[in-house]
Amino acid sequence: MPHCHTYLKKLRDHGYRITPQREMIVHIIAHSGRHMSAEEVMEKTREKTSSMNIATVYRTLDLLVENGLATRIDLGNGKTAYATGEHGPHVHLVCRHCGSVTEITESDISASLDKIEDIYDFNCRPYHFSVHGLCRNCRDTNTD
Amino acid sequence: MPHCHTYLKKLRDHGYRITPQREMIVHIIAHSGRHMSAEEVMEKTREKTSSMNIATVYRTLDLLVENGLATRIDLGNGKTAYATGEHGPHVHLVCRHCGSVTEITESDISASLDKIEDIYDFNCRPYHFSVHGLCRNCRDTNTD
DNA sequence: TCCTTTGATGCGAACCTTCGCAACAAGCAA
DNA sequence: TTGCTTGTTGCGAAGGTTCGCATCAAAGGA
Ligand SMILES: [Mn+2]
Ligand SMILES: [Mn+2]
Ligand SMILES: [Zn+2]
Ligand SMILES: [Zn+2]
Repeated sequence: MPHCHTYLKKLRDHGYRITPQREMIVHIIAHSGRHMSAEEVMEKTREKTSSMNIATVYRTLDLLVENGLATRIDLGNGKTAYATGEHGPHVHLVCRHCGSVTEITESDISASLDKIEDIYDFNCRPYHFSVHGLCRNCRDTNTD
Repeated sequence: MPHCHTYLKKLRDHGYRITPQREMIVHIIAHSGRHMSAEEVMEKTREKTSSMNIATVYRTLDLLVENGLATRIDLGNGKTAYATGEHGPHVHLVCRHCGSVTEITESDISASLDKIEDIYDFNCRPYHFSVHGLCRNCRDTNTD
């Protein structure tokens, strides 16, 4: 269950040091199974300790993303969200007008992502990103 | 050629006021035909006048996006980029490791976007967004 | 043209995220 | 276990973006 150790091992294998801060941050986000902002992770650590710095949270989350262990996503609310593989592959439709966020199954778009993989040799798995546009409601009310 | 007037007319039709600031900003980004950051637009206005505020630039660009007249995109360099329809529909592949940006034709992914349109009734045209992942080079060197 | 209404601007503060650097400590070798 | 090396942390500052509010001016009517 705790995939934390897998993540931590990968970091160690890549030559990064395992610090108490990193262990705690990885534990929190991997076990949550959802999107978390840096500030949310920060608050969660405060339940256990007071020795955590927001810059360290950002740096650790960025480290996970950089190594393919987490994804960064813009849900249009002004703050970046992070999630590990536990969160599963899917795409978010973010309405630029009302801000509504719809989750769509990755299979609805997998054909194109496979194409990107084949043609451009670009790896975007696990599929987790957002497409910003207009939801049905907002398109109906706006007479563009 | 100057689609500026079309953009400005749409804003006016939507009930927004046309100010010198908005005219200048729309003119700059529409004629550039490329991605521009808020700061780049700001600098460009300084060639003509000194009465421009960065908050106004952000507000105007956001207004264009909100009304479907421009797109906002994250090219992974720490600052948001904006572009009007003149920039054309396409998708950017942004490598999370080396930061390289590859432009792919919209047709390579249009099937999936049509699907999103059909199934979820969500409008994401003109297609202009980025997918963050790993380019070939960075995947080869990193033994994940 | 002049006035009124109300949306837009300018400005500083606040918010989110990144950066530089000195102090600290993980990992490793002896 | 001890000490060294060097990656990591904490902290304050800076960069990018948003927000609140007083002032200003676009738009439309008299
Ligand atoms: Mn998600
Ligand atoms: Mn582009
Ligand atoms: Zn909407
Ligand atoms: Zn790369």
